[in-house]
Amino acid sequence: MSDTHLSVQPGLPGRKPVISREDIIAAALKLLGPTRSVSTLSLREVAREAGIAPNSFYRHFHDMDELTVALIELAGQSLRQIIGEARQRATSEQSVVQGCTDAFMEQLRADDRLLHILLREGTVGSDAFKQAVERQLNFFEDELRLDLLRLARRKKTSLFEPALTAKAITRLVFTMGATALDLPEDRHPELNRQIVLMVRMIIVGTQAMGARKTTFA
Amino acid sequence: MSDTHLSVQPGLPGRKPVISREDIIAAALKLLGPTRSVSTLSLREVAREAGIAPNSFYRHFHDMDELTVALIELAGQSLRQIIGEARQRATSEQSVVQGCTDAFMEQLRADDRLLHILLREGTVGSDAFKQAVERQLNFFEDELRLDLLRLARRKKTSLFEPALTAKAITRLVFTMGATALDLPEDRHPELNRQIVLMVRMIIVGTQAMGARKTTFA
DNA sequence: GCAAATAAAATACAGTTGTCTATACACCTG
DNA sequence: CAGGTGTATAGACAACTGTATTTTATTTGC
Repeated sequence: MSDTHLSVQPGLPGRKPVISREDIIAAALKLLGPTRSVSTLSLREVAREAGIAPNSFYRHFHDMDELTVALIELAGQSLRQIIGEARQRATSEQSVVQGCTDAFMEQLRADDRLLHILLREGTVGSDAFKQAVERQLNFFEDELRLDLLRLARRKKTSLFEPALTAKAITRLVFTMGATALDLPEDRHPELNRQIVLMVRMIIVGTQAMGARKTTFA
Repeated sequence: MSDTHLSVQPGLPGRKPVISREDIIAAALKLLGPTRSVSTLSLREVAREAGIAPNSFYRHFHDMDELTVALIELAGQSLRQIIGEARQRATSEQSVVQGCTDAFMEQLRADDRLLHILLREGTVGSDAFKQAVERQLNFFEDELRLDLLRLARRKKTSLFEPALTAKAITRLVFTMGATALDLPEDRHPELNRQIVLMVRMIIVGTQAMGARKTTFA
């Protein structure tokens, strides 16, 4: 599916596209910001920013919704990749969680826009948006779950419902990250400390609940 | 400030208002739903729903933004009141947290719209919206913090940074609540269970971190 | 009853939006 | 070179938006 970007197919007649799907995505990204969400972008505005006629937009995306979903997936993928790299670097260090959290916040500061998308469009907009965001978040949760299991095996501790723990951490970090995007630079360290401590609370809690085998349901 | 609703001033000449500020708020609420956020409402649409001319809107609100802030505050207030009642009922029961969480989810199911506002407009829209939502969330956090302190005193346990704990719980519950709004009815019990367990993780964690006095910074 | 005051509505305007239709452009193959 | 093909643009349309100006309605105090 979605093989729209076949730019240099050899024997293809017709005029060459002057603009690519990625160019439109880039144009949309340029328009986003702390007070502009994808849902407030208009087709014409994106086309204007990309330097094409409004109608040319339809050659690349059927809808603005399709653009939005593409943006969501792009945001999820690039963010996961960055955090993945941080994870590999962090395996030898003290805390995997600390490393990932720092990487997350770091990326958050480096490029708001991708993160904005993931954090915002999940709560507003059509069901398709929400499902797309949910899918990306599930990826994060799954990778974090495996990390937690590795961590528990290494530290010889048990975990209470690893999947649920991963979900709690992911959602909490994302939510707190969203609030960080609207904060001045100088308050970021304080927020970073808060997030790390929150995550620690959850981990300490899940370990304690995993140790004593009482039912918590 | 904002003494706009002085309806029955005795000796005031002029035509009586046929519609009140509250009527407009009610009309806006009627338009909201799982796929409509306040930011997508237009002035004309609200006026149409309220049965007034577009321009008459300005008699009651200077802006759509002003309406939105009013909606945010209304949502926060009514929700806090409901949870406050649940809190008083829950003091004699087993778990205060369980009671509040249940009340939260119950209210969430009873009237989506108020909650939707608080959950959504905080992540999209102008800084004024975010500040308004933040203010409401801080109220929740503060009340929860006091609850946690009461709980700790009663159970003779200590807490690690009660304010931070309250913040973590509040944000997590709100975020999870947001996802619940887009879920079919039959999956609500499962999600309810997840939320309660997440909150328990945090509480167990903060208690453990409060008990052993090692530095977690 | 009349003037003043206030509220609501009517009308209008310029701007933007999504999308339709038709047209011009660039490119490859023969 | 012509012919076809896919791409991009031009122009236009109706619908909608926020708001300015003007007009009408309704109530009060004199």
